[in-house]
Amino acid sequence: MTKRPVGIKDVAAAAGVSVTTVSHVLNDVAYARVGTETRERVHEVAQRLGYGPNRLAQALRTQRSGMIGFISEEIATTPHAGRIILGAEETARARGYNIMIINSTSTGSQDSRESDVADLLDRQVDGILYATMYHRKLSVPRNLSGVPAVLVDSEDISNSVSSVIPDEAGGARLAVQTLIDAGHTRIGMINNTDDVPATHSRLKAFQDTLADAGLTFHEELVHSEISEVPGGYQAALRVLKSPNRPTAIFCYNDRMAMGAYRAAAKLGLRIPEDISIVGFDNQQLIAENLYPALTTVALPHYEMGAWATKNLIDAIEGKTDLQQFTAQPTILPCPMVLRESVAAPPSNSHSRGTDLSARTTT
Amino acid sequence: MTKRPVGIKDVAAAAGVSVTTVSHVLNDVAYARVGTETRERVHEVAQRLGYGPNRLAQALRTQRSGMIGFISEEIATTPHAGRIILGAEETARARGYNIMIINSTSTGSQDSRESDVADLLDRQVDGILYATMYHRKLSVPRNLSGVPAVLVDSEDISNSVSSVIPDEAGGARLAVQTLIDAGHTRIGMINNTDDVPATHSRLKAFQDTLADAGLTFHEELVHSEISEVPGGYQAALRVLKSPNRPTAIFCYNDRMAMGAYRAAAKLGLRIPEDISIVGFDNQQLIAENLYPALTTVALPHYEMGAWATKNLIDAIEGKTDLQQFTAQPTILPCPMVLRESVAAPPSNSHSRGTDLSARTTT
DNA sequence: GTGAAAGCGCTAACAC
DNA sequence: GTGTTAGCGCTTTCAC
Repeated sequence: MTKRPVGIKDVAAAAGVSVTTVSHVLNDVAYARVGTETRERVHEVAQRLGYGPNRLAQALRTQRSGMIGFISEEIATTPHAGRIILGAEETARARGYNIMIINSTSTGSQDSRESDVADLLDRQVDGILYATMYHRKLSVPRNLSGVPAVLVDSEDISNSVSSVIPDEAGGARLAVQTLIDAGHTRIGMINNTDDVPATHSRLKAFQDTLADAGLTFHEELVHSEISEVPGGYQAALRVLKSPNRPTAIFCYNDRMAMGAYRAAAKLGLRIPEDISIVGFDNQQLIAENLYPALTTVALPHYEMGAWATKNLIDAIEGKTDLQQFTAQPTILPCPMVLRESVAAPPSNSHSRGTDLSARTTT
Repeated sequence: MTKRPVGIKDVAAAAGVSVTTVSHVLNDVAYARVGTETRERVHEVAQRLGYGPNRLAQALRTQRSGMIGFISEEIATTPHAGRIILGAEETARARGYNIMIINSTSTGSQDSRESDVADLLDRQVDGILYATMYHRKLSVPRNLSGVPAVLVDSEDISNSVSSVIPDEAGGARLAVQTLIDAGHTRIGMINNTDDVPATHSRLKAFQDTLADAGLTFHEELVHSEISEVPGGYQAALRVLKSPNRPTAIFCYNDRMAMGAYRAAAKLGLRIPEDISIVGFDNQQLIAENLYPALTTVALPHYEMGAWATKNLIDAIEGKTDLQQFTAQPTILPCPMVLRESVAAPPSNSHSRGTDLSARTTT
């Protein structure tokens, strides 16, 4: 059936050497002195026989499996998971590691989460990546300590395990600044109602950026709703109907921005001529396909996956101490991605805006 | 560091029995006769010591790793991958298996794809799942034969490995029938230009369903474009501008449907009052959030992942022979998901349509 | 330069 | 009922 019971000793026999020699040359052991001619012969034979090392046996012997456990909640519901996994997988594979995946429901009990970790530990993974699909604080399973581990897109509540998160504030500042740079002076925001870090830091960044630019923050121009399309629609409707309506809106995420598009359409407002919109998340499916395409800020999912994996492996291999990252999360930048939804404010607005881009499209 | 060097022999020592006994009770070996009292003691001690089996050692000994390799192309680009992975992971875990993931680029060479398989084989996976993100035919890496394997969402060109695919035709029939049932008699279609199975089978199903209902197929009412939003927009514009325009459009996928929504808006046509739209794929982000929400047909990604895994494991455990599925792919149904984009045709249309739902919204 | 042999943690004959 | 032991495929110490 599986025609691969060719082991190191088959190679040894065929090459007329001992298993030790085979092991030495195949692993390029530094201190081993093996004749060049023997080396070549071993390689040639191994190749010809189609030898492949049994990584399990190696692992048992060396106490290093070369496997990284990846616990992720809600793998399926967002495309974000894919980006994190990809970042992790590519980084791991480049260094000879493989990723073992476990899906954990966010509704799972503490017990079930511990047993997810135990599963992985039984498999002898060298380290664990623990990923969430949106940035938040959580208390990690107890049995995670003692193993090299890094949290992706979340922070440990007790700061005992290293983690990597997006620069929410920086991204938000970029978004708001983009609006300011386009000439907007009266800017609204539609925010999330959940009590997660992003809600607070994006709002604060919004205020700070306004302040830094000498613009006033109008409380009545920020409305919060559930961070989905309908919520975005409702909130946007409210800000757009406010007495002195803003010329631009900063949206908590792309889905809410999608709702804002609909609100604008409903009110007969053109984007970006009458109202500029900027989102957050860079969900391709939405951002690229909305009309006009949405200017938004990207979350560094791939990069977080890659960073986490690189540092996890460095720690496993003793090149680095994960402890150094434990005190506070590592923060990765959220780049701006410019598309079509931002323009200068309409020239007849109450702003000091210039009328440079009074292009009419309909 | 890792405080878990507690093995079977530690348990044996602490319980005052031999390792055999421990192994027997922990694995519930059928033929082993062990005293009830001993059993309890062993369990208790194992528990107390926090014993966890070393799955690597077990695997080495039993020649069964309990790991399933999952090769997927483009893990990150579509949410579909997540659903397949989830179906596979949940099914596997329920049976004591874990999933090892490898991302393979669809642009990769035959060689690189063979080495993806080799990687997994070195890891001693018990079987391999090979998934693509859209349904198509491919030639599998040569070294995949000889290992239990199943293709997910694709077919082997030489029909030598079992596979599971969506019922494209059935889904398309459902979609078209939904339109017919709503009273439409003049129906257009916007199709994909790629030469993939779905393109042909969805078109054929479209024609067949029309024929079965005694409706005529109008060649000029089907237009093809690249299967993305802009393509959908262009194609829909063309069908909607045709002399005697249809009252409903069947779209190749949800993205094209999104384009069709824009085309309708551009032309001042209301959905579903003036024109009914049905999509394909059930991409939540789009289908649920478009306004009005899109009626579409779902692709059974989760189910395919689950089916593939169940049957792979059955084969691994000798409960089933995968050979039986090899001659032709197993086909899983694509259920209809009804939302808001279909209504009866406008009463003033040339159809025999009733005017039951002449609700005006705008 | 090369090889013999121990042992990673476990299972499963087989012996008692 | 319970214990002894060989060996899964490999790495590595040590001897030659």
